[in-house]
Amino acid sequence: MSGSRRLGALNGVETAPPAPVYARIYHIIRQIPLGRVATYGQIASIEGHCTARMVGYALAALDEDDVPWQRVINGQGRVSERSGDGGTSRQRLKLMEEGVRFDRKGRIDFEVFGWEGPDFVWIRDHDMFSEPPPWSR
DNA sequence: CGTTTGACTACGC
DNA sequence: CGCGTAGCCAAAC
Repeated sequence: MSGSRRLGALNGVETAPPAPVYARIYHIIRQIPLGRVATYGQIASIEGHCTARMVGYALAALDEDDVPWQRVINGQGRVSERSGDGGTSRQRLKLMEEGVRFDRKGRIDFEVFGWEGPDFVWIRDHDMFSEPPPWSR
């Protein structure tokens, strides 16, 4: 591995210009398994240099359905409210259809439904570490 | 190239 | 626990 990040590697084309941040965010979200959830901050942390808020922006800009956007929730374990109509309730519905359960206060238990993160092979193949992982030293 | 537009979070009270 | 606030920044136009 080279010292610098190869952002284009996410597209499988090392010489390509860096993929837009939103595209990398979508790519990570596609790894969340059915029936599991991740937080905006968690996705940002995996991406490596963007912020939780940017993940929210990326999802707000999403128009296609090839990204399991419903599996991204806020750090309180709740589905985030948004300006537009029905998006929030649609998200709750989609999650319930996947078997995700909400408690009385509308929260999801991360201990039960939280995503652990991408597996090591996926991370390695996508060069997601900006620094060597601690176990490689 | 300036403006607008948003699905967050940490923190203090 | 609820509320306000300060950082957060890429895209589309």
